[in-house]
Order: sequence, then structure tokens, then C-alpha cells
Amino acid sequence: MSTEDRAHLSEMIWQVVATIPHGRVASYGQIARLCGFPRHARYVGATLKQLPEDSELPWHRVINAKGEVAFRADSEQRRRQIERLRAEGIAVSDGRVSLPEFGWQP
DNA sequence: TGTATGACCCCAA
DNA sequence: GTTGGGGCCATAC
Repeated sequence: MSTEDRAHLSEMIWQVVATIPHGRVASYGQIARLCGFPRHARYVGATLKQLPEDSELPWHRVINAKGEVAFRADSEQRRRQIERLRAEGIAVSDGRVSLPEFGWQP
């Protein structure tokens, strides 16, 4: 993976995440695949982690392949993500979301 | 160069 | 439903 690829990939990640419809969720691996870089799920997480606090990007709609919020159980960020998901009508129970119900099919 | 660390993923049991 | 183990790959040191 070249440095050009990385810059391009980061930009594509932002674009794809911005595409996730209101009320839907997508997984890290799904984002990576849509960008044309399978097996780079961890990179997606690392990229989202660098987003500024006031970012307009709907980063909260990105969760892991099991439908769970990826933050540690005790973390403040986890609480915030769950709050934002519920705010747009997504049911979250015990940090989990039903993918058949809320998963995004592009 | 080598090792450790993640907002990860998959599958078998 | 859970758990464990292997795989994955950019980053930080």
C-alpha cells in the first residue's frame, strides 16, 4: 500500500461513511470493502479515531461485524455513540444493534 | 529490524 | 448464545 493509496483511502472512507443513510449502520469491514480495500477494517477504525470532536461525519453509524459498538464497555465514547444511534431511531440493547433490521445494504 | 497495539473479522466448538 | 484462536495491517516506539 503506497502513501498515495493511504491518502486516497482516508478520503474514500470519509465519503463512504458520509453515505450511510440516517437510521442505518455499517461495519468497519464493510466500509473497507466499499472503498476497494478489503482486510483493512482496522484502518477504518484508526481513521475514524482521528476525527475531530465536532466532525459532521456520522461516525456513530459504524460498528463491528457483530453489530456491537466497538468501544470498551466502560468508556465515555461508547455511551455517546449509543446515545446518537438512539437519537435517530436505531434500537440499541446492551450495546448491540440488530443488523438484519438496521444494517445498510448499498 | 522487531515488537506491541488496536473503534476489526471469521470460524470452529 | 458464548469463547478462543488465528488472521489481518497500519502505527508507534
